[in-house]
Amino acid sequence: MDGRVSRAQKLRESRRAGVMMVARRIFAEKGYHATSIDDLIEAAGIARGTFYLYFESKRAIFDQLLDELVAVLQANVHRIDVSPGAPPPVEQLNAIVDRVLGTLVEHREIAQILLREAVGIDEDFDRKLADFYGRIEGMLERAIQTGQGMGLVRACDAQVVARCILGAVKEVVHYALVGRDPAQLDIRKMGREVIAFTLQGLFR
Amino acid sequence: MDGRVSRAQKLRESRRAGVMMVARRIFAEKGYHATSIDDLIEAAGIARGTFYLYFESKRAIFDQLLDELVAVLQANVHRIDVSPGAPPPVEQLNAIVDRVLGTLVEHREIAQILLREAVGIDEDFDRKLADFYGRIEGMLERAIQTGQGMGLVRACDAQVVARCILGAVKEVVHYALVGRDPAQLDIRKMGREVIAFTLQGLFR
Amino acid sequence: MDGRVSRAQKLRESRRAGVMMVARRIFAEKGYHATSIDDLIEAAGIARGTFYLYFESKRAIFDQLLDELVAVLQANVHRIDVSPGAPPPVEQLNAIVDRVLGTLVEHREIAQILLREAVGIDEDFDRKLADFYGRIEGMLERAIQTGQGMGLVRACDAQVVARCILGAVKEVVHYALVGRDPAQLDIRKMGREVIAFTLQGLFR
Amino acid sequence: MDGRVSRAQKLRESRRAGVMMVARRIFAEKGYHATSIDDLIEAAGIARGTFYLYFESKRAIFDQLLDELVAVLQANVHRIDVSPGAPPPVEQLNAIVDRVLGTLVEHREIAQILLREAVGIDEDFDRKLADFYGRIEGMLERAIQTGQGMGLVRACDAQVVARCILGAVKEVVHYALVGRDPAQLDIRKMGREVIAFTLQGLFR
DNA sequence: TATGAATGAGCGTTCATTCAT
DNA sequence: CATGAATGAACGCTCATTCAT
Repeated sequence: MDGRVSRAQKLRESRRAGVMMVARRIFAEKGYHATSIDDLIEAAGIARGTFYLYFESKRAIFDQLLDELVAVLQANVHRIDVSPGAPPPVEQLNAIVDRVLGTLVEHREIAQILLREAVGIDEDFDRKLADFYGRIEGMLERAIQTGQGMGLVRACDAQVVARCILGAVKEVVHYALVGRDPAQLDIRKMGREVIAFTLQGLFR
Repeated sequence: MDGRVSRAQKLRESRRAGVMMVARRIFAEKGYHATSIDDLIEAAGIARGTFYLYFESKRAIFDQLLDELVAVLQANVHRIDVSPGAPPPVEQLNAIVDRVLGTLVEHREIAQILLREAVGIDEDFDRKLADFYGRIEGMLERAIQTGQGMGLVRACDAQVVARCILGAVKEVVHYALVGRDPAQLDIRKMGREVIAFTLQGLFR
Repeated sequence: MDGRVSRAQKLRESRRAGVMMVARRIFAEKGYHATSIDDLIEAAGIARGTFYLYFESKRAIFDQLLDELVAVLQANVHRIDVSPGAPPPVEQLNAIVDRVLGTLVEHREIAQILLREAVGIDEDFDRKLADFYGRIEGMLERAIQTGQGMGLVRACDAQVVARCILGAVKEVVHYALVGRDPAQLDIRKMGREVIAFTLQGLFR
Repeated sequence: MDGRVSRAQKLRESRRAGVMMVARRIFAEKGYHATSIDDLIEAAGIARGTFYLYFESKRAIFDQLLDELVAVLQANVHRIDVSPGAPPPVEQLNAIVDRVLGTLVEHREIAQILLREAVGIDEDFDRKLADFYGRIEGMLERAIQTGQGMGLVRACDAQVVARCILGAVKEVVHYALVGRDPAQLDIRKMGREVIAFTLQGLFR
């Protein structure tokens, strides 16, 4: 019986995943408001009612899409390890930026959603988004403070600077994702530029 | 007769401005999509038809709100003057950042709209927004290249770095504007931090 | 004092007439529903409120325009005189058709209104229109019966045939009036054709 | 599976037809402009959204109602056959008028719409209506010319006379349809009168 | 008298969600 | 579980009419 339930659940999950895959694309293409349930079910090839069998609401599937990205990002981005014997913090920062960029480009559709619909869906969503970025900002802030403690980073308001870095990355990624062929982008080079800017600023 | 026309026009303009003031607040609070004509007319204390006496459509008033900020920004932000005898470029850059921050905080509601509704109102609006940020980016890019020509700025991809700066400023401003008491913010200090980060990066 | 009132009344009447002249044109061009108060006051060069000073409502001015035509037609179309010594009835019928066509072409705008908006404005208007055509039909019917009494007209259902004649004239006039240069129309010839058809039918 | 699809489609079609039946009545009673979506859905006993499930717009259902009648008429009215051995043209003309009257009385509501809303819905509709009557007029004109070629019909302006016949029929039908009990009308007799008038005119 | 800003009932349409089959 | 017909609240917008100046 477990086996049967499991198989049924797997089927259910695979269907669900299929709809989400499609929704990811449509939401990324058209944005939250411009995407209708009709768009989703037509693209997914399912009936209206079936959609509501798998998702509570339009809002719910969008939410889950975001959760997905958050999960993906959290799985790929690690905190900087400052224990003795760990790689130098700078290298770790480089790695973080590289990984973040890579992850976002890999999941470009979902990332576009995140960067497009900055806010305005509803209060819950706004809070959620603010939380998400707040956590990233917190990570960056702590990294900066760690760097300061190690004498690597100059004295500055870690919170403001963390926000600057977050904003810089968001803007660069946004540009890279919107309507551009990912094959033509040199993500690596872009990452290096961002890192160089972040560490050295403009001055020579 | 001139006097009468002028007075009537002034009255009209002041009423118009009143509705726009209210709309500014509501749009900033709820975002474009979540704001209904009902919200606007109720807050402005006018009838449905009266709204359409002053504005062609919901979209139109939103547009005009944005144009307002763009106009204010363009009046306050000047290109960097590299002619001999002009103030040093760095100082001019500082002034630009200071002025931009000041202007945005002064027009916080409208700025919030600009930073909130990243995209998704409609294609025209998206294009308009992209144009707006594109022009800013272009200005930054040219400033960077000028700095490079003068030997002040290190070799880098001016476009990517321009985007970084734009993103950094947007993020910091966004944070500063959303639900925070402007009196408690040290805009000046914030500006300095952004400038320092922009010029020197993190490293000491 | 009478003199002053009279002058004021004359002014009032001439203004009124001016608006009606304009309204005649606009209603004829666009039809009742497609014509807005805005269209009327813009064309007449008066203010919104002024319009309501002269006319109770949009419906009212349209009504009065129709009354105008009815009056004009009634002034030009006379009953057939069958008293001894009168011109032969056939000649009188010819004259009636000629005069009707002439009157309608002369007042083409108002006639267009009458022929365009067959019905559908509201119940009162429908009744009024039905009355108007009913009276004409009655006149035709009596003329036919008179002709029958004189042995000129064959046995037939005078009411149905009266309706046929009315319809024939309406259709021909409608065609003649809509979007055609009156100078290029041979109204006289058209009238003769209608009369010949009415009297002799198709057969040779 | 075919059976199920067919049954579902039949159900859909019958519901659609139900709404159209109701709409036919309401439009005939009140006219296009005076009929609101509310009137239609209340009379049909369906919800607002349901209406738009079956019809694209208010305009669309009106259009389809008209197309219905045009289709019915075209199925019943044939061109006059002048080949040797065909029934005499006069008999064919008689048959045409009889059929047209019968069809219109049978579809009285839809016919009322056609005869009521002479023009004024919108430009597209006006054109459509003009086309419709233009085609009928063309048919009549050609019939007259054929009759002239055969020496049956007297010399006349075929176009003007065709218009007369069309107008006569329209007027008689309009009268017969509006607010009258069809059982009390002797359609056959009415047709004969129209035909007699058309062929012989008034004169004995 | 003349004005035109203000009104608000009413419109046609959309679309996320429900539920009987 | 899957369907898709049905729902109805909500929307942006229009326009004939009113009324304070």
